[in-house]
Amino acid sequence: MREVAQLAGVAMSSVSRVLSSHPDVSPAMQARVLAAVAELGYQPDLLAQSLRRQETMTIGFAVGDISNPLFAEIVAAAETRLRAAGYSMLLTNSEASPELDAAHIRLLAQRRVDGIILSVSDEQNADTLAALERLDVPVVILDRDVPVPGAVNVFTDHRRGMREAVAHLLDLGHREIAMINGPPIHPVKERRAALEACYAERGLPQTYRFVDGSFAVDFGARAAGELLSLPEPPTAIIAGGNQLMIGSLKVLHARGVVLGRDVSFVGCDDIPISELYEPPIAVVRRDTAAIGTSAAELMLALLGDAETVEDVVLPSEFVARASCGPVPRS
Amino acid sequence: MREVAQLAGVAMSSVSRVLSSHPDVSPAMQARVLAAVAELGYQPDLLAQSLRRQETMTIGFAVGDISNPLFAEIVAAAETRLRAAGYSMLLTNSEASPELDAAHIRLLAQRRVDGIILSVSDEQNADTLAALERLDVPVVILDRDVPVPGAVNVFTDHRRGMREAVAHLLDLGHREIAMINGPPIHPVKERRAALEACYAERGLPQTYRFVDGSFAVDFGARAAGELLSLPEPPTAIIAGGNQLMIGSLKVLHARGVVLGRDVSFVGCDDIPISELYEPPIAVVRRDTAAIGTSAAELMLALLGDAETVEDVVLPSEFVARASCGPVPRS
DNA sequence: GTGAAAGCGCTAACAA
DNA sequence: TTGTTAGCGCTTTCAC
Repeated sequence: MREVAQLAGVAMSSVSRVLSSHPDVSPAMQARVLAAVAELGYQPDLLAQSLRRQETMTIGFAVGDISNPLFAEIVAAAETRLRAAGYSMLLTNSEASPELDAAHIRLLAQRRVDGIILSVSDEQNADTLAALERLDVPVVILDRDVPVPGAVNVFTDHRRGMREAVAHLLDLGHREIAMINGPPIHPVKERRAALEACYAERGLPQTYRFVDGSFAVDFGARAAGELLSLPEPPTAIIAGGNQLMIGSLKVLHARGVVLGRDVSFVGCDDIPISELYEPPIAVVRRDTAAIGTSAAELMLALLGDAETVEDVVLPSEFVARASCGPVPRS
Repeated sequence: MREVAQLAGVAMSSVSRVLSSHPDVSPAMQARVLAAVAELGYQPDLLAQSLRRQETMTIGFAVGDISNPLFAEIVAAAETRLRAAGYSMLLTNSEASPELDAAHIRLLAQRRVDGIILSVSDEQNADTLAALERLDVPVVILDRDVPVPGAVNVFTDHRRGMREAVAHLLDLGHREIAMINGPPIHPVKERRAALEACYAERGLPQTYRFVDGSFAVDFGARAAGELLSLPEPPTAIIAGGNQLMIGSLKVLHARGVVLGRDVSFVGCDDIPISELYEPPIAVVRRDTAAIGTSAAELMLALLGDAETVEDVVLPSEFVARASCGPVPRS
């Protein structure tokens, strides 16, 4: 920038004013500076700018487990929206490890990001909460029950879609329903609650079963395998996540189980396989891009002059497909 | 930091030295400073550090189209490796638009990233090349023929796997093979060349057909639809990308085409659906995590004291499955 | 409307 | 071994 000022024969402050489109600049000055800028191909150093202005125009996105392809869509949507507003995105992946969640929050804070979007893998981790307490930038939390004052949430209403799913299964006569889930974070709690509520409303005995573990493909496979090997296996299985769905399908497929006939099946999140599997798989789906976009927009609102920023709750819906059928007669 | 120095009763430079573990610090000094740091909960400002040290410990990753879930794995693997070396990752997504590629390279440069990993959507774009020329940081390019002096490449040997695939189809008697691809970037050129070479080696007439367009799901569907509607449809279809595979399958599935019987089919990249589809789908696969890890390691080598850094070529392999069968008798 | 000077938070050269 | 000082590249008062 000094070179630009020299070439244009003006003060550095004038160059700065022109480039920041300050109101009080004469057309002559502007022309000279812009000419010099063009000649030198000068690009301002955003780092120095950030230090001086005390804002980095960067949003940190700490995702708990990016191996889930769903997150790719969320991240992509958020990045697109943020970039449109002039922000860049700093991405960290915690590989489903709570310790890394906390470390990443601190790292992002040290890098002076203007805000943090968070999808942690554990809601209870004390270290994570401590790191969040000390934060003095806006925080948007994705689908987790993390009690951080001042943080804004983007929730998905998993209950609604799951209630439709369970109601559908109950209508088909299923009573022995098993649900495979990851650890008890917000979406899992909602899905479980939905299932329980459906049984309760109909005055049915609690003949359902939960298998909780992780969201990994392997766990889905293991859980499905164990369920099938039970003396009285469930007549319907619900997989609470797309990776769990894939894992379950591998086992069901390998054992020659015909969905909708031998066992009914409901997945979560409408990945390509659900439509193309034979038979097509019923799912509880949601709009992943909307999650990313909403998160970005809440963040921008928090950064802007919005008076109040409210939590967002996005819908989910059940899509019935042939993987759900009547209870087989034994 | 000034507060820390004050509390400890030492000079700021001493604080700095302790925190950067400079060799010449007395244990006494170290103890006092660390105590003050702990008491104040001080965290150094990485931004100021970057400005002063002229290195940001940040790597920019400009991906052309992150909607492809394959990139999520590449990005995740790269992030993990880079983080292990102390680097953070700044991510931009160009949504398959070449103009954005160039803009992002410039943006990352302005943000003074220490290096850029690049997966551009267009190899020829002059603007992109111009932006790359002016770059003075290390560049690692993923699977593209971009002639940038000094850049290091991570290629996948698409030819090998594709040759195996085509050989397999030819052995089964197929002669009318159609290949659906995106724009003519490196992997596409390799796949096409592999197919051509297989025909040439056997002295067969060039009765294959290429359909080039984009890597989007929709294009895969459209291309497959058109191929099936030809007066003499191909007996085998190869989809050059996982999104193209999904698009093609949607149409094939909808039209009730039985793979391996009515039409043989080969996909690229071993996504979950390929194993679970009925029949299972033959694919040319590669190790996506290895791509990300290799890219990160090349970058670290370029940033480090490596004398010479060589391009990396990762293998691909063909996995035969039941989606390939003998030519149907008409 | 423009320039000179101070300083964002840190580090590195030089002195002591 | 430690402190003093200058300065990374920029913006922003404050004078003129």
